[in-house]
Amino acid sequence: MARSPVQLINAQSFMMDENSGSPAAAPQAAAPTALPTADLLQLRRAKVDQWRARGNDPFGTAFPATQLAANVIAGYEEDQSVRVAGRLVAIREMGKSVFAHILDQSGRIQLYAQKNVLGDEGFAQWKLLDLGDWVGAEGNLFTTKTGEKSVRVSALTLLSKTLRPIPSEWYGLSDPEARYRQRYLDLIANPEVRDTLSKRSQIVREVRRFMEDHGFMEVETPMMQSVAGGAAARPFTTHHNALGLDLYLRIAPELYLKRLLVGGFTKVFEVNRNFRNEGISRKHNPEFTMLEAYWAYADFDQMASLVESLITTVAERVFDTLAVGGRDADPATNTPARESIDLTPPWPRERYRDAVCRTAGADWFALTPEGRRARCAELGIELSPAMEDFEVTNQVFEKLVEARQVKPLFITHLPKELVPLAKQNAEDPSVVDVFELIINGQEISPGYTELNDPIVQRERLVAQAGEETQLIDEDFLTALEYGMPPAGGIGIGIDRLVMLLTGAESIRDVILFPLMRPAVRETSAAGQ
RNA sequence: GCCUCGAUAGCUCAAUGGUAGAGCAGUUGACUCUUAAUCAAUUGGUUGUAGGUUCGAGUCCUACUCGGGGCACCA
Repeated sequence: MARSPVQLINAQSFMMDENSGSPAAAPQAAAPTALPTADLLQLRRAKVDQWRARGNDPFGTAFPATQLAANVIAGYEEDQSVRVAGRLVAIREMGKSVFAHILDQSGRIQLYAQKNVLGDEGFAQWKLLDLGDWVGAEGNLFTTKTGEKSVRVSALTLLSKTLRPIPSEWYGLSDPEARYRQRYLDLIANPEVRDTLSKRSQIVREVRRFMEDHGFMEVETPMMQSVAGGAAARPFTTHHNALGLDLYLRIAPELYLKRLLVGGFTKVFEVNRNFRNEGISRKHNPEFTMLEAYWAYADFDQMASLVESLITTVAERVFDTLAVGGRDADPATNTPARESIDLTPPWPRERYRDAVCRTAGADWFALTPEGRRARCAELGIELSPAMEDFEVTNQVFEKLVEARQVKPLFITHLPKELVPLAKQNAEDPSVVDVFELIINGQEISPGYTELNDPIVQRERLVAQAGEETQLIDEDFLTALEYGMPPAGGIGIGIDRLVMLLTGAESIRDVILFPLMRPAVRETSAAGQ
């Protein structure tokens, strides 16, 4: 809070510099004023004044009863009267007529303005438009000689003047830094980005719908927690002033959702953000969206079937196909083609142990720990000396099984060391009743038969807390002592699911505003 | 945190160590069926920042900033 007034002053003097024009600014102090864009900004501001001088508000208000471009085109009737609005993305002047395209959420539509229809004054307004301006238009539909359904404009309203030039529609905006920092420009310039991110919205909607259709109730549990539990990850810290209380942003909702099972809800789910204080990569963003669901009286096997049904249902509803993530090669952007992934069920289920033997040799578990390390060397798997034996095996799993698995595969019965919160298998206590769903080399979803024994749970949490400096959620353990029904649980990383279904290469392409370091601002004038 | 690649006009990109360029956008003009409109003219740059080498640096060297990819941390 203490910072903002200073920033405001900076912002103001910054703007005044742009306003004051070069002659006045030149003799001023040392400040390396003139931004490269100054001329462009200056011209646009002058146009704002010209609109005002003509009695038009260049930042207008409501433009009611607008229709979406796509709907207008789909419901085309010759000479029908329509009202459309959007951002001007192309202008082609032809002397006494003008063709233009506006872009709205649904797509583009062409406008046609003629001097003999609009009159001198109305037509002259078109000279004061720039690419990027928001405009509303009313007129009648017609089809051009080249067959494009268009609006013959009878009246144009400027809805908002753009002071800055927008990126070229043809060349797009390809600088990744600009794309992620200024996503609004990315959305204007790159239609595939609009498509991917609106697909994300549809996917989340269909996930919710599926869960509700299957009797699950959506709940919202705390994101600020005094003990960050439910996963092994470093949390972010924050602080509540009035309570004088340090809090963590949650790393998982799990422990609260299980409290709800104790409380008697039988099918609950939550779709929301988790926060993990980790490195950023193509597959990791510090805040990410997770679906977690718990189902009383179910086990991991039923949860696997639920996940299979969920993902195939969502894929079919949103994409109308089970062959997902494919892409044609695009020589323009040098993007190679990508095979789509076939999600047709049923998806195979394989025990962790069998998958390791399949790839590292049937004798893997008969080897000594040293023998396993030697085998890893043969297989080209790098190990750190500190790794314990089960971690060595898990390296094999990650590099040879997970990384290479393209089609959906459920890996079941993981060693208990890997999954401390899950329930041990009744016949083989060295493994737990869990699955891990792998698609396209990534873990998409883990599922569990949840541990509901409060005594064992306490032992595990104590052991886990020993390593990390993590506290133990005593209230959660108390809740378990009141009795949690046997239950199955799942988590699905929504960002990664969207990547899978849309064929996105980076998690940043499916998150509207991925975390970035703050940009370094040019502090041209200001009090430094 | 480590390795590696990158940053040139508003956007997309050029430029054997020797005068920083093009297309689009912008500006001015012509054009009433264009759609990457066309035609003519034209503005626009402290080459990410700070040092260094050199007669001379966009180009070579060092550090830093931001970003991409990889590794590590982490499901």
